[in-house]
Amino acid sequence: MTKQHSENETPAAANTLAEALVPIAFATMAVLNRIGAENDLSLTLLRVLGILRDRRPRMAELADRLGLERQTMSGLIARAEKRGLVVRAPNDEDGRATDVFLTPEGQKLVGHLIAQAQQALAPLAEPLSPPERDQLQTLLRRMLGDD
Amino acid sequence: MTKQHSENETPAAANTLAEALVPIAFATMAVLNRIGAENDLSLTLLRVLGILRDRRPRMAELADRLGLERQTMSGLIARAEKRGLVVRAPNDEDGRATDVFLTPEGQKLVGHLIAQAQQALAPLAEPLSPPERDQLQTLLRRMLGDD
DNA sequence: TATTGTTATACTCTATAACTATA
DNA sequence: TATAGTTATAGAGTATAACAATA
Repeated sequence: MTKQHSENETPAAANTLAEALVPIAFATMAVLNRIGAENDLSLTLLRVLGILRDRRPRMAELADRLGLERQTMSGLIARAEKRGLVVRAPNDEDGRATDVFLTPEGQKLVGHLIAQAQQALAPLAEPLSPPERDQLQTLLRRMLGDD
Repeated sequence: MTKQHSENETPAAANTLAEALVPIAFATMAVLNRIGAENDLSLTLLRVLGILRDRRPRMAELADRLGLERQTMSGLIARAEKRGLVVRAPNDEDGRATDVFLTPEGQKLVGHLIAQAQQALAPLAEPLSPPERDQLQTLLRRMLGDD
């Protein structure tokens, strides 16, 4: 019954980690979504550009990372390419594969997006004191296996 | 340059709270998205059902809460209603307004979804010790203003 | 034969615009 | 006149299915 901490509370209260994590995740997505919309980018394309910031993956690798089908990536990247944000080029080693990477314009855009995201997400942590923010950041990084 | 904590790291490292929060948010969304897909629900509809769990809002209130236009809600709710998950009924006090609420079937589904989400999200916290999880949960709740 | 990627098709999500009904 | 909601329309995102090219 997932009542590990206390016994008297309403079902809607954040008693489990999931119940605290989900609203924060939605709030984070709302911010990213707004930044995306301001730049005419879907959340998915925003994420693609973030991945391409320091990588030159194949189509299939991109699709896997995002949990999408390859045909979906084809459409997504085709639209991004038409807008001049990314380029496709045949892979040197495998004649079947296609690499994707940012254009200079795409790189510039990603830089702006990251700055905007950092600025827009910072207020989320406002209720926390500076040491608490560090603590939170450490815990989140450990969750990611980032240690 | 957002280098508040240390000086020697790659640009991709999680130096700011945002850079730790965003991947966790995407990971959380991926889990919710999978659970939604398994139940033939979009992330948005999943969220709508979660809100309806303990509320009977008007269409406009739902749209505001999700950051969507009212026409978008009309379509979303129309499809959910056709599937027997929710019902629309005229508001008692305002003849223009329409209330939305879960059917018994919708209520049952939401119960399953919440159980699935808790179970599927729990592993995310696996790298943390039990006291660290409590700490994280506390910090996230404080971020939400849930104190 | 298996894998990489694309095209064709269909449905959901979303917004802009135009409309009806009630306040 | 302003607000609540819907319908019409169009574009992006997504998946299933069928296909071409390469391994």
